[in-house]
Amino acid sequence: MKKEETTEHQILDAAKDVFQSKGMDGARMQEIADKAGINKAMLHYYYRSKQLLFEAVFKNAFSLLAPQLNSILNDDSSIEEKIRNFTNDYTTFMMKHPYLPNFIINELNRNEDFILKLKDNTGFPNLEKFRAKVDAEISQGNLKPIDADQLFVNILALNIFPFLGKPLVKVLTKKDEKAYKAFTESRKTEVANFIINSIKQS
Amino acid sequence: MKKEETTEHQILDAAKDVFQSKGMDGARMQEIADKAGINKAMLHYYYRSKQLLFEAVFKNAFSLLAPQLNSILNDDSSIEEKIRNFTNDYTTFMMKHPYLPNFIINELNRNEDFILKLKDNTGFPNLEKFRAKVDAEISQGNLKPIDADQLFVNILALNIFPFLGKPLVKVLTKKDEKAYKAFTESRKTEVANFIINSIKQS
DNA sequence: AATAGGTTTAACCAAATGGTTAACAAATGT
DNA sequence: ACATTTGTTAACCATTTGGTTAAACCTATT
Repeated sequence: MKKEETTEHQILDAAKDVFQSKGMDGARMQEIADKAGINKAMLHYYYRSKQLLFEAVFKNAFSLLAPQLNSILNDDSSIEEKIRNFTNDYTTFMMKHPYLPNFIINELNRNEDFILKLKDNTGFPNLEKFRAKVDAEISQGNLKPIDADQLFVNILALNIFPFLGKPLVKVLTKKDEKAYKAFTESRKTEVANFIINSIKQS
Repeated sequence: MKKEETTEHQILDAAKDVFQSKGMDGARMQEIADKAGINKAMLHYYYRSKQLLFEAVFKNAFSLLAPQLNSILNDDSSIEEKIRNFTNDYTTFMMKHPYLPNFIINELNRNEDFILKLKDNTGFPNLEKFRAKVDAEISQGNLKPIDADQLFVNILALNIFPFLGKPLVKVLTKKDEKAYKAFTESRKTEVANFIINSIKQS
Protein backbone atom coordinates (compact mmCIF):
# COMPACT_ATOMS: atom_id res chain seq x y z
CA MET A 1 0.00 0.00 0.00
CA LYS A 2 1.29 3.43 -0.95
CA LYS A 3 1.89 6.02 1.73
CA GLU A 4 -0.85 8.25 0.32
CA GLU A 5 -3.41 5.51 0.83
CA THR A 6 -2.85 4.88 4.52
CA THR A 7 -5.64 5.97 6.82
CA GLU A 8 -3.27 8.21 8.73
CA HIS A 9 -2.31 10.06 5.58
CA GLN A 10 -5.88 10.32 4.36
CA ILE A 11 -6.81 11.94 7.65
CA LEU A 12 -4.00 14.45 7.38
CA ASP A 13 -5.07 15.22 3.84
CA ALA A 14 -8.68 15.81 4.78
CA ALA A 15 -7.63 17.78 7.85
CA LYS A 16 -5.46 20.00 5.67
CA ASP A 17 -8.46 20.82 3.50
CA VAL A 18 -10.76 21.62 6.37
CA PHE A 19 -8.34 23.44 8.66
CA GLN A 20 -6.89 25.54 5.86
CA SER A 21 -10.24 26.68 4.60
CA LYS A 22 -12.06 27.07 7.93
CA GLY A 23 -9.31 27.62 10.47
CA MET A 24 -8.83 25.88 13.80
CA ASP A 25 -12.01 27.24 15.36
CA GLY A 26 -14.23 26.79 12.33
CA ALA A 27 -13.10 23.27 11.56
CA ARG A 28 -15.22 20.31 12.66
CA MET A 29 -13.83 16.89 13.45
CA GLN A 30 -16.87 15.28 11.88
CA GLU A 31 -16.30 17.10 8.61
CA ILE A 32 -12.69 15.94 8.54
CA ALA A 33 -13.77 12.37 9.18
CA ASP A 34 -16.42 12.52 6.46
CA LYS A 35 -13.96 13.98 3.97
CA ALA A 36 -11.46 11.25 4.82
CA GLY A 37 -14.21 8.66 4.48
CA ILE A 38 -13.64 7.18 7.94
CA ASN A 39 -15.13 7.11 11.41
CA LYS A 40 -14.59 10.06 13.72
CA ALA A 41 -12.96 7.86 16.34
CA MET A 42 -10.10 7.24 13.94
CA LEU A 43 -9.06 10.87 14.15
CA HIS A 44 -8.43 10.41 17.85
CA TYR A 45 -6.87 7.01 17.36
CA TYR A 46 -4.16 8.51 15.13
CA TYR A 47 -3.88 12.07 16.41
CA ARG A 48 -5.32 12.00 19.94
CA SER A 49 -6.98 15.43 19.84
CA LYS A 50 -8.13 18.24 17.57
CA GLN A 51 -5.26 20.38 18.81
CA LEU A 52 -2.64 17.78 17.88
CA LEU A 53 -4.21 17.12 14.51
CA PHE A 54 -4.20 20.84 13.89
CA GLU A 55 -0.55 21.10 14.85
CA ALA A 56 0.32 18.29 12.47
CA VAL A 57 -1.42 20.17 9.66
CA PHE A 58 0.18 23.45 10.61
CA LYS A 59 3.71 22.07 10.79
CA ASN A 60 3.15 20.39 7.46
CA ALA A 61 2.00 23.67 5.93
CA PHE A 62 4.90 25.58 7.40
CA SER A 63 7.34 23.00 6.14
CA LEU A 64 6.15 23.84 2.63
CA LEU A 65 6.65 27.55 3.16
CA ALA A 66 10.04 27.47 4.85
CA PRO A 67 12.01 26.12 1.86
CA GLN A 68 10.55 28.91 -0.27
CA LEU A 69 11.99 31.45 2.13
CA ASN A 70 15.27 29.61 2.49
CA SER A 71 15.82 29.74 -1.24
CA ILE A 72 16.09 33.52 -1.16
CA LEU A 73 17.95 33.58 2.13
CA ASN A 74 20.61 30.94 1.64
CA ASP A 75 21.67 30.65 -1.97
CA ASP A 76 24.74 32.37 -3.33
CA SER A 77 23.39 34.43 -6.20
CA SER A 78 23.23 38.20 -6.32
CA ILE A 79 20.43 40.09 -4.60
CA GLU A 80 18.94 40.90 -7.97
CA GLU A 81 18.89 37.25 -8.97
CA LYS A 82 17.50 36.24 -5.59
CA ILE A 83 14.63 38.68 -6.01
CA ARG A 84 13.83 37.60 -9.56
CA ASN A 85 13.92 33.94 -8.67
CA PHE A 86 11.97 34.27 -5.46
CA THR A 87 9.25 36.43 -6.96
CA ASN A 88 8.76 33.99 -9.79
CA ASP A 89 9.00 30.79 -7.74
CA TYR A 90 6.99 31.98 -4.77
CA THR A 91 4.11 33.24 -6.89
CA THR A 92 4.08 30.04 -8.93
CA PHE A 93 4.03 28.03 -5.73
CA MET A 94 1.27 30.08 -4.12
CA MET A 95 -0.95 29.88 -7.16
CA LYS A 96 -0.95 26.16 -6.44
CA HIS A 97 -1.60 26.60 -2.72
CA PRO A 98 -3.68 29.76 -2.56
CA TYR A 99 -5.16 29.22 0.92
CA LEU A 100 -1.80 28.53 2.56
CA PRO A 101 -0.66 32.11 3.28
CA ASN A 102 -3.86 33.14 4.99
CA PHE A 103 -3.94 29.95 7.00
CA ILE A 104 -0.44 30.43 8.35
CA ILE A 105 -0.68 34.16 8.89
CA ASN A 106 -4.04 33.97 10.56
CA GLU A 107 -3.27 31.11 12.90
CA LEU A 108 -0.03 32.79 13.93
CA ASN A 109 -1.98 35.92 14.75
CA ARG A 110 -4.49 33.89 16.72
CA ASN A 111 -1.73 32.27 18.74
CA GLU A 112 1.56 34.15 18.74
CA ASP A 113 3.39 31.64 20.88
CA PHE A 114 2.79 28.92 18.36
CA ILE A 115 5.61 29.97 16.09
CA LEU A 116 8.10 29.51 18.90
CA LYS A 117 7.48 25.78 18.69
CA LEU A 118 8.71 25.83 15.09
CA LYS A 119 11.60 28.19 15.62
CA ASP A 120 14.07 25.58 16.81
CA ASN A 121 13.47 23.17 13.94
CA THR A 122 16.35 22.74 11.59
CA GLY A 123 15.53 24.49 8.38
CA PHE A 124 13.82 27.37 10.08
CA PRO A 125 14.62 30.40 7.93
CA ASN A 126 17.58 32.49 9.04
CA LEU A 127 18.31 35.97 7.74
CA GLU A 128 22.02 36.31 8.53
CA LYS A 129 23.36 35.43 5.11
CA PHE A 130 20.83 37.62 3.34
CA ARG A 131 21.68 40.60 5.55
CA ALA A 132 25.37 40.16 4.88
CA LYS A 133 24.85 39.91 1.14
CA VAL A 134 22.67 43.03 1.05
CA ASP A 135 25.20 45.01 3.06
CA ALA A 136 28.02 43.76 0.87
CA GLU A 137 26.31 44.80 -2.34
CA ILE A 138 25.56 48.21 -0.85
CA SER A 139 29.25 48.62 0.02
CA GLN A 140 30.17 47.61 -3.52
CA GLY A 141 27.92 50.38 -4.79
CA ASN A 142 25.69 47.87 -6.48
CA LEU A 143 22.61 48.74 -4.42
CA LYS A 144 21.34 51.96 -2.92
CA PRO A 145 21.53 52.01 0.89
CA ILE A 146 18.61 50.13 2.47
CA ASP A 147 18.11 48.21 5.69
CA ALA A 148 18.22 44.50 4.85
CA ASP A 149 15.26 43.70 7.12
CA GLN A 150 13.16 46.38 5.48
CA LEU A 151 14.04 45.04 2.07
CA PHE A 152 13.21 41.50 3.16
CA VAL A 153 9.81 42.54 4.49
CA ASN A 154 9.13 44.50 1.32
CA ILE A 155 9.88 41.44 -0.78
CA LEU A 156 7.63 39.27 1.36
CA ALA A 157 4.87 41.87 1.41
CA LEU A 158 4.76 42.35 -2.35
CA ASN A 159 4.70 38.64 -2.99
CA ILE A 160 2.38 37.41 -0.25
CA PHE A 161 -0.20 40.18 -0.03
CA PRO A 162 -1.96 39.50 -3.33
CA PHE A 163 -2.90 36.08 -1.93
CA LEU A 164 -3.86 37.29 1.52
CA GLY A 165 -5.88 40.22 0.28
CA LYS A 166 -7.35 38.56 -2.77
CA PRO A 167 -11.03 38.98 -1.85
CA LEU A 168 -10.50 42.65 -1.02
CA VAL A 169 -8.29 43.45 -3.99
CA LYS A 170 -10.55 41.58 -6.38
CA VAL A 171 -13.49 43.76 -5.47
CA LEU A 172 -11.53 47.01 -5.24
CA THR A 173 -9.99 46.55 -8.66
CA LYS A 174 -13.18 45.02 -10.06
CA LYS A 175 -11.52 41.94 -11.48
CA ASP A 176 -13.20 38.59 -11.95
CA GLU A 177 -11.44 35.33 -11.16
CA LYS A 178 -9.82 35.07 -14.57
CA ALA A 179 -8.58 38.66 -14.57
CA TYR A 180 -7.23 38.26 -11.07
CA LYS A 181 -5.30 35.19 -12.08
CA ALA A 182 -3.75 37.07 -14.99
CA PHE A 183 -3.00 39.95 -12.64
CA THR A 184 -1.18 37.60 -10.27
CA GLU A 185 0.59 35.87 -13.11
CA SER A 186 2.02 39.13 -14.41
CA ARG A 187 3.30 39.96 -10.95
CA LYS A 188 5.85 37.18 -11.32
CA THR A 189 7.99 39.65 -13.23
CA GLU A 190 6.34 42.98 -12.36
CA VAL A 191 7.14 42.71 -8.67
CA ALA A 192 10.77 41.85 -9.26
CA ASN A 193 11.15 44.81 -11.61
CA PHE A 194 9.42 47.07 -9.12
CA ILE A 195 11.81 46.11 -6.32
CA ILE A 196 14.95 46.19 -8.40
CA ASN A 197 14.02 49.55 -9.88
CA SER A 198 13.88 50.89 -6.39
CA ILE A 199 17.13 49.54 -4.97
CA LYS A 200 19.52 49.20 -7.88
CA GLN A 201 22.22 51.84 -7.94
CA SER A 202 22.09 53.49 -11.33
CA MET B 1 -26.61 59.46 29.21
CA LYS B 2 -23.83 59.56 26.64
CA LYS B 3 -23.96 57.36 23.60
CA GLU B 4 -20.88 55.44 24.74
CA GLU B 5 -22.64 54.39 27.93
CA THR B 6 -25.73 52.82 26.38
CA THR B 7 -25.99 49.08 26.68
CA GLU B 8 -26.20 48.74 22.93
CA HIS B 9 -22.90 50.54 22.47
CA GLN B 10 -21.18 48.67 25.28
CA ILE B 11 -22.15 45.43 23.59
CA LEU B 12 -20.74 46.58 20.27
CA ASP B 13 -17.55 47.63 22.02
CA ALA B 14 -17.11 44.30 23.77
CA ALA B 15 -18.04 42.42 20.62
CA LYS B 16 -15.40 44.36 18.70
CA ASP B 17 -12.75 43.22 21.18
CA VAL B 18 -13.73 39.60 21.11
CA PHE B 19 -14.49 39.21 17.40
CA GLN B 20 -11.37 41.04 16.31
CA SER B 21 -9.06 38.99 18.47
CA LYS B 22 -10.75 35.59 18.12
CA GLY B 23 -12.63 35.81 14.83
CA MET B 24 -16.23 34.85 14.15
CA ASP B 25 -15.75 31.15 14.91
CA GLY B 26 -13.56 31.56 17.96
CA ALA B 27 -15.72 34.22 19.58
CA ARG B 28 -18.16 33.24 22.34
CA MET B 29 -21.36 35.10 23.05
CA GLN B 30 -20.84 34.54 26.78
CA GLU B 31 -17.42 36.18 26.67
CA ILE B 32 -18.85 39.20 24.90
CA ALA B 33 -21.61 39.48 27.50
CA ASP B 34 -19.11 39.18 30.35
CA LYS B 35 -16.84 41.81 28.83
CA ALA B 36 -19.80 44.13 28.39
CA GLY B 37 -20.88 43.41 31.96
CA ILE B 38 -24.38 42.34 31.00
CA ASN B 39 -26.56 39.28 30.63
CA LYS B 40 -26.18 37.13 27.54
CA ALA B 41 -29.84 37.59 26.65
CA MET B 42 -29.15 41.27 26.02
CA LEU B 43 -26.96 40.43 23.07
CA HIS B 44 -29.93 38.85 21.36
CA TYR B 45 -32.27 41.58 22.53
CA TYR B 46 -30.20 44.20 20.70
CA TYR B 47 -28.63 42.24 17.86
CA ARG B 48 -30.83 39.15 17.44
CA SER B 49 -28.05 36.69 16.58
CA LYS B 50 -24.32 36.12 16.64
CA GLN B 51 -24.22 36.55 12.88
CA LEU B 52 -25.90 39.96 13.00
CA LEU B 53 -23.73 41.13 15.88
CA PHE B 54 -20.69 40.03 13.91
CA GLU B 55 -21.87 41.89 10.85
CA ALA B 56 -22.34 45.04 12.90
CA VAL B 57 -18.77 44.75 14.15
CA PHE B 58 -17.42 43.98 10.71
CA LYS B 59 -19.18 46.90 9.02
CA ASN B 60 -17.95 49.15 11.77
CA ALA B 61 -14.38 47.95 11.26
CA PHE B 62 -14.61 48.33 7.51
CA SER B 63 -16.01 51.83 7.88
CA LEU B 64 -12.75 52.73 9.65
CA LEU B 65 -10.63 51.27 6.88
CA ALA B 66 -12.50 52.66 3.88
CA PRO B 67 -11.72 56.35 4.56
CA GLN B 68 -8.04 55.48 4.78
CA LEU B 69 -8.20 54.04 1.29
CA ASN B 70 -10.35 56.85 -0.02
CA SER B 71 -7.78 59.40 1.05
CA ILE B 72 -5.24 58.02 -1.41
CA LEU B 73 -7.84 57.36 -4.09
CA ASN B 74 -9.84 60.56 -4.15
CA ASP B 75 -7.74 63.57 -3.22
CA ASP B 76 -6.18 65.83 -5.82
CA SER B 77 -2.51 65.76 -4.91
CA SER B 78 0.25 64.21 -7.01
CA ILE B 79 0.90 60.48 -6.88
CA GLU B 80 4.09 61.13 -4.95
CA GLU B 81 2.23 63.14 -2.32
CA LYS B 82 -0.54 60.55 -2.17
CA ILE B 83 1.99 57.84 -1.47
CA ARG B 84 3.85 59.82 1.18
CA ASN B 85 0.65 60.82 2.95
CA PHE B 86 -0.97 57.42 2.76
CA THR B 87 2.09 55.57 3.97
CA ASN B 88 2.41 57.88 6.94
CA ASP B 89 -1.26 58.09 7.83
CA TYR B 90 -2.11 54.45 7.30
CA THR B 91 0.78 53.19 9.40
CA THR B 92 -0.05 55.67 12.16
CA PHE B 93 -3.65 54.52 12.07
CA MET B 94 -2.82 50.83 12.09
CA MET B 95 -0.43 51.16 15.00
CA LYS B 96 -3.52 52.22 16.93
CA HIS B 97 -5.68 49.38 15.58
CA PRO B 98 -3.21 46.56 15.08
CA TYR B 99 -5.67 43.67 14.93
CA LEU B 100 -7.94 45.33 12.39
CA PRO B 101 -6.16 44.30 9.17
CA ASN B 102 -6.00 40.62 10.06
CA PHE B 103 -9.61 40.64 11.17
CA ILE B 104 -10.86 42.11 7.92
CA ILE B 105 -8.58 40.12 5.64
CA ASN B 106 -9.23 36.85 7.38
CA GLU B 107 -12.99 37.15 7.58
CA LEU B 108 -13.13 38.12 3.92
CA ASN B 109 -11.13 35.03 3.08
CA ARG B 110 -13.43 32.92 5.21
CA ASN B 111 -16.49 34.28 3.43
CA GLU B 112 -15.81 35.81 0.05
CA ASP B 113 -19.39 36.82 -0.60
CA PHE B 114 -19.45 38.99 2.48
CA ILE B 115 -17.67 41.89 0.82
CA LEU B 116 -20.41 42.13 -1.77
CA LYS B 117 -22.75 43.32 0.97
CA LEU B 118 -20.45 46.29 1.55
CA LYS B 119 -19.71 47.05 -2.07
CA ASP B 120 -22.83 49.10 -2.72
CA ASN B 121 -22.41 51.35 0.31
CA THR B 122 -21.64 54.96 -0.44
CA GLY B 123 -18.04 55.60 0.43
CA PHE B 124 -16.89 52.23 -0.83
CA PRO B 125 -13.42 52.86 -2.28
CA ASN B 126 -13.29 53.43 -6.02
CA LEU B 127 -10.09 53.31 -8.07
CA GLU B 128 -11.11 55.29 -11.15
CA LYS B 129 -9.62 58.61 -10.15
CA PHE B 130 -6.39 57.02 -8.97
CA ARG B 131 -5.99 55.11 -12.23
CA ALA B 132 -6.55 58.28 -14.26
CA LYS B 133 -4.02 60.18 -12.19
CA VAL B 134 -1.37 57.50 -12.51
CA ASP B 135 -1.86 57.29 -16.27
CA ALA B 136 -1.75 61.07 -16.55
CA GLU B 137 1.53 61.34 -14.67
CA ILE B 138 3.01 58.58 -16.80
CA SER B 139 2.00 60.48 -19.95
CA GLN B 140 3.57 63.62 -18.54
CA GLY B 141 6.80 61.71 -18.11
CA ASN B 142 6.65 62.15 -14.36
CA LEU B 143 6.41 58.44 -13.63
CA LYS B 144 7.87 55.37 -15.27
CA PRO B 145 5.23 53.23 -17.00
CA ILE B 146 3.39 51.01 -14.53
CA ASP B 147 -0.08 49.51 -14.37
CA ALA B 148 -2.13 51.54 -11.89
CA ASP B 149 -3.69 48.46 -10.31
CA GLN B 150 -0.29 46.89 -9.78
CA LEU B 151 0.96 50.08 -8.18
CA PHE B 152 -2.09 50.27 -5.96
CA VAL B 153 -1.66 46.69 -4.77
CA ASN B 154 2.03 47.33 -4.16
CA ILE B 155 1.20 50.32 -1.99
CA LEU B 156 -1.37 48.34 -0.03
CA ALA B 157 0.93 45.34 0.32
CA LEU B 158 3.89 47.30 1.65
CA ASN B 159 1.74 49.13 4.17
CA ILE B 160 -0.56 46.38 5.37
CA PHE B 161 1.70 43.34 5.40
CA PRO B 162 3.82 44.36 8.38
CA PHE B 163 0.66 44.25 10.49
CA LEU B 164 -0.70 41.03 9.01
CA GLY B 165 2.59 39.19 9.18
CA LYS B 166 3.81 40.63 12.45
CA PRO B 167 4.17 37.34 14.34
CA LEU B 168 6.06 35.75 11.46
CA VAL B 169 8.26 38.74 10.67
CA LYS B 170 9.03 39.33 14.34
CA VAL B 171 10.48 35.86 14.68
CA LEU B 172 12.21 35.80 11.30
CA THR B 173 13.97 39.10 11.92
CA LYS B 174 14.47 38.31 15.62
CA LYS B 175 12.98 41.54 16.89
CA ASP B 176 11.30 42.00 20.24
CA GLU B 177 8.14 44.05 20.63
CA LYS B 178 10.00 47.31 21.07
CA ALA B 179 12.28 46.76 18.09
CA TYR B 180 9.31 45.77 15.94
CA LYS B 181 7.50 48.94 16.87
CA ALA B 182 10.54 51.00 15.86
CA PHE B 183 10.79 48.98 12.66
CA THR B 184 7.16 49.77 11.83
CA GLU B 185 7.58 53.40 12.80
CA SER B 186 10.48 53.86 10.42
CA ARG B 187 8.43 52.35 7.60
CA LYS B 188 6.26 55.48 7.65
CA THR B 189 8.92 57.12 5.48
CA GLU B 190 10.96 54.11 4.31
CA VAL B 191 8.07 52.59 2.39
CA ALA B 192 7.18 55.82 0.63
CA ASN B 193 10.80 56.29 -0.40
CA PHE B 194 10.99 52.70 -1.59
CA ILE B 195 7.94 53.09 -3.81
CA ILE B 196 8.83 56.48 -5.18
CA ASN B 197 12.40 55.37 -5.93
CA SER B 198 10.92 52.66 -8.06
CA ILE B 199 8.38 54.61 -10.08
CA LYS B 200 9.72 58.15 -10.33
CA GLN B 201 11.10 59.04 -13.74
CA SER B 202 14.60 60.29 -13.23
C1' DA C 1 -50.75 55.32 42.42
C1' DA C 2 -51.70 52.87 38.44
C1' DT C 3 -50.30 51.83 33.81
C1' DA C 4 -47.58 50.91 29.98
C1' DG C 5 -43.20 50.75 27.67
C1' DG C 6 -38.88 49.34 27.15
C1' DT C 7 -34.95 46.99 29.63
C1' DT C 8 -32.69 43.26 32.24
C1' DT C 9 -32.14 38.89 34.44
C1' DA C 10 -32.05 33.85 35.80
C1' DA C 11 -33.27 29.69 34.28
C1' DC C 12 -33.85 26.85 30.68
C1' DC C 13 -33.41 24.25 26.04
C1' DA C 14 -32.06 21.79 21.91
C1' DA C 15 -28.38 21.06 19.02
C1' DA C 16 -23.70 20.52 18.17
C1' DT C 17 -19.15 19.18 19.44
C1' DG C 18 -14.83 16.96 20.97
C1' DG C 19 -13.90 12.95 22.88
C1' DT C 20 -14.56 7.96 24.88
C1' DT C 21 -15.82 3.09 25.12
C1' DA C 22 -16.50 -1.50 24.14
C1' DA C 23 -17.17 -4.66 20.85
C1' DC C 24 -15.65 -6.35 16.43
C1' DA C 25 -12.65 -7.24 12.27
C1' DA C 26 -8.25 -7.76 10.11
C1' DA C 27 -3.60 -8.51 10.09
C1' DT C 28 0.48 -10.47 12.17
C1' DG C 29 3.33 -13.48 14.47
C1' DT C 30 4.10 -18.17 16.53
C1' DA D 1 -4.65 -23.24 13.89
C1' DC D 2 -4.35 -19.98 17.59
C1' DA D 3 -3.33 -15.87 20.04
C1' DT D 4 -2.03 -11.18 20.04
C1' DT D 5 -1.75 -6.85 18.29
C1' DT D 6 -3.55 -3.26 15.26
C1' DG D 7 -7.30 -1.01 12.87
C1' DT D 8 -12.22 0.25 12.66
C1' DT D 9 -16.93 1.07 13.91
C1' DA D 10 -21.43 2.36 16.20
C1' DA D 11 -23.17 4.06 20.12
C1' DC D 12 -22.60 6.91 23.78
C1' DC D 13 -21.26 10.93 26.94
C1' DA D 14 -20.32 15.38 29.12
C1' DT D 15 -19.86 19.91 28.03
C1' DT D 16 -20.35 23.91 25.47
C1' DT D 17 -22.94 26.90 22.73
C1' DG D 18 -26.29 30.00 20.53
C1' DG D 19 -30.62 31.05 21.48
C1' DT D 20 -35.36 31.44 24.13
C1' DT D 21 -38.71 32.46 27.75
C1' DA D 22 -41.20 34.35 31.32
C1' DA D 23 -40.93 36.97 35.01
C1' DA D 24 -38.89 41.04 37.34
C1' DC D 25 -37.37 45.73 37.07
C1' DC D 26 -37.11 50.25 36.11
C1' DT D 27 -38.87 54.88 34.40
C1' DA D 28 -41.76 58.04 32.41
C1' DT D 29 -46.63 59.31 31.55
C1' DT D 30 -51.27 59.81 33.00
